[in-house]
Amino acid sequence: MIEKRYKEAFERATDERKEKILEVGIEEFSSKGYENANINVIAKNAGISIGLMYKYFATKEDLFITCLEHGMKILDDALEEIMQCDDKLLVKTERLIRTTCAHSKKNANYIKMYNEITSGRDSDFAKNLAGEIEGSTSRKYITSIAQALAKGDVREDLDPRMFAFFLDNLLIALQFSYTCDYYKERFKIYTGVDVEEMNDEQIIKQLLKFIESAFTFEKK
Amino acid sequence: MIEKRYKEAFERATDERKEKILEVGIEEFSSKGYENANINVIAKNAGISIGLMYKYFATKEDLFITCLEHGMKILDDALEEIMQCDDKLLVKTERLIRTTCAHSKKNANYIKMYNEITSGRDSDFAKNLAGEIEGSTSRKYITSIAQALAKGDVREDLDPRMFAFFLDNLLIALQFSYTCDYYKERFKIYTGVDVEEMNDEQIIKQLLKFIESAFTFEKK
Amino acid sequence: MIEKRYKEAFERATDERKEKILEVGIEEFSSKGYENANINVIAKNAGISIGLMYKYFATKEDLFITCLEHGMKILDDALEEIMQCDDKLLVKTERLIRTTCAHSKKNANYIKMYNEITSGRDSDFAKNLAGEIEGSTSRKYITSIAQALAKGDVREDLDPRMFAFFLDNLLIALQFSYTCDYYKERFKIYTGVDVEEMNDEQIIKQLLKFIESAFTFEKK
Amino acid sequence: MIEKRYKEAFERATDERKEKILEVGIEEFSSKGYENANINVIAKNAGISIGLMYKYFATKEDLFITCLEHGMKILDDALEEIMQCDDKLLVKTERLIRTTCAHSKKNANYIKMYNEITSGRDSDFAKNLAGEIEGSTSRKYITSIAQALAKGDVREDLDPRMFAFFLDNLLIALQFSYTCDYYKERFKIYTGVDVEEMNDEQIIKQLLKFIESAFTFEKK
DNA sequence: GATGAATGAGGTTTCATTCAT
DNA sequence: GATGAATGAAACCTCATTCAT
Repeated sequence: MIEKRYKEAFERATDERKEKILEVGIEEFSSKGYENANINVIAKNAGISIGLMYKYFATKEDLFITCLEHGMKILDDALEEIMQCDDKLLVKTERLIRTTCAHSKKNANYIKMYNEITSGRDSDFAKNLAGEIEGSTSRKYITSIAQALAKGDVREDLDPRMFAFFLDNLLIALQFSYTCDYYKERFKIYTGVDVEEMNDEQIIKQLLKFIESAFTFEKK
Repeated sequence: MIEKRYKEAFERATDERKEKILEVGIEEFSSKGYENANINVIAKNAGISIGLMYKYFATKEDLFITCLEHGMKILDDALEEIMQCDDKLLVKTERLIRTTCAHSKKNANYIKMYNEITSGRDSDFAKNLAGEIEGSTSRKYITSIAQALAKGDVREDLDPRMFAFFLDNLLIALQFSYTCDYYKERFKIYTGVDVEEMNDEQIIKQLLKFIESAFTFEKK
Repeated sequence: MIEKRYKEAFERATDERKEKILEVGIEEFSSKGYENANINVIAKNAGISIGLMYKYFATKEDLFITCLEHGMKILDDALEEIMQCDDKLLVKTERLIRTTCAHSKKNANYIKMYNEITSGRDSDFAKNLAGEIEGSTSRKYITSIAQALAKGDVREDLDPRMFAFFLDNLLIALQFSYTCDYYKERFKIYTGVDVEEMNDEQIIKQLLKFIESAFTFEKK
Repeated sequence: MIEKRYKEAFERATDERKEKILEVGIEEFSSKGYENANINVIAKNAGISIGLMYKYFATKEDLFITCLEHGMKILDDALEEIMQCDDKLLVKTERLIRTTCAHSKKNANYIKMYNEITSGRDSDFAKNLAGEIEGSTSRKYITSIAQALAKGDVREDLDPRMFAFFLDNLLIALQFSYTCDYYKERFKIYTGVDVEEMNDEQIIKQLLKFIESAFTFEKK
């Protein structure tokens, strides 16, 4: 479904090389941002010539997208696992938050790239990316909430799509707070504690509390 | 507290000119992003020479920050008004959401600039900005929640700072969804409706419901 | 007499392959010009590897020359047939013009390549090419005119070499006008009609009239 | 009528600088051809920075066109002078040929650039250029011939536009033979003499004879 | 014979910033 | 205060050619 943004030559490269290029690319893009990232540097750090880089990717943008999708896939796979099981929504949610915390730490660079794309750049580009990236995640959330609604596990008057949206907003903000400099500082300003020194469990507990209430609240 | 990033010459300029420069700058930065914005173009569109521009601002970054703060101030003033009154937290919250929607539409460019700074750029830069921008907002939120907690208007077991954080996360995501291309598309993917065609009241109602529950929920 | 510009390996290739390479090369060179033609693309379109291409031709220039000569040979063969017969000069000339029109349409790409070489490139290169290409044609023209002069078929005071030169100038210009974009437009500007929509006979008639007069004019 | 291809900044430059840039540009383009010409070299030789070069011309192509038009203007002005007078067509023609010879020697580089544009490059580009360049020349020729026709100075059965076309073909070929390496060598092959060592008068005499006959011939 | 992965020099273009006037 | 001409480093991308297999 996602259009590939690499050339066939890239497919033919060894796994080791492919991995190296993406790793180096993600490092460069996530640390410097799209505009300031330098393809020549990526090629050099990946141990290949710039000419070969362009045999693999037609443009800087294509390389960026490919790096991005590589990261997104990893995040999406983790999500897939959580959402597939049969647990109740609140259990799923807890695991979701927990996984989000864990992954954000491990895959900080992917999150940074994701943050990068949400700003700047032209409109059409943004739209295409949003479709590619948010599509599968949103479906999973919406389905889970709709199922819970059918089972009576959540309050009757909630709109599944809208609540899925709010839920993801909270999770995205959490991801950024774990990884992106600006959001990290913001986290500290709000909570008074550096995110790296805070006990994950406390965040998880509070956020879960927040979401749980929203889902199951009943007017007295 | 906020270090000014313009030179004294800028202060001496006429209000009209100051306004024009910031307006044009905000337009350029928000539409093209920081890296792709062109300071020579801003000068030309503002009707001054590039030389004078550098008499006013030492670097591109300084101009950007000054534009940013100009926008932030407007947003902050609106917030100030809402938060100062004596209403209950939930009433405040509703007005907060409502104002956020209205302002996002009117001041889309400020929000875009805000989104721009949360990505890319170097660490120290991000930290300083976060401090400048998030400080006053966060204090208002935290204070309001703490007061509500003292009055017994919200559940006893919530952490005011953490909940203020979650609240702001939801509001920021809403702002971006109203203004930034990527988030606009994401909104559509989640809700099925284009944000520009959706009735604000529905968003407000659902989001308020979400937050209200989180604040006042009580275990049965 | 003409130095070959291909390696021995090319001679050993099958006729089919040789033909394909030259055909594809001529297409690429004539449509993009020498500098913008891409030898890697030619190899791919000819169905061989770039490595093999360099087994056949030492450089891009050699491939170009070989393509060029292939085209020239075809044009030259047609000329040979016309000039060999025993007809009077004016009859020959008419057939020459007629053939030129016909061939220009059929072998547009060869003409384009020919046009390409008359510009740019370095001096020695140009000289060698001119010698290779113009030699046999010029001899045929000059001989024919000299014979006509000896027979009294043309005015006594003409210089055979110079008139051959003028004749060929007119024919070359005609060829270009049938094939090269610039000259095609120029033709339209002069005549008011698109060369592709004009009746060949009209051009032939007028040009023949022009040349006939030049050859046979006698002061009253 | 001709769209300018330089920026306003170029107009504001001193005449000395404008002249220098065009002179150096013409030298570079005519000696190396469009593709191989190097803007950096032109800038350096003109004594300005590359950045300023791009303040004057948006692209390499624009610089090229401007150089080209500068050369064309000089040629056109000379033509204008000749064609405006009231002399008979044959007198005009003689002066035309004579001027062409003289100018070709003096302005060899302009002719080379002109030759350069007649090949390669894309179709639309070629068409626009042809319109700009050939338009005024062709009008002058056609008008002069038509007038001569009306006065009975030339044979009745000639088509003014077509004969103007043939006439210009001969003149263009002559120009190229004086200036472009390939055509120079071709001239030598045809006439047996190096164009630079040949007496202009002989060429002029023969060509005039050729054209005169074509114009005034009458069937016996 | 045949492949095609790999190289890297080199060219066009952009734009933040300076400084003489 | 105000101008805007001038700078030049630096980035993306192309493609002829090589060579190990």
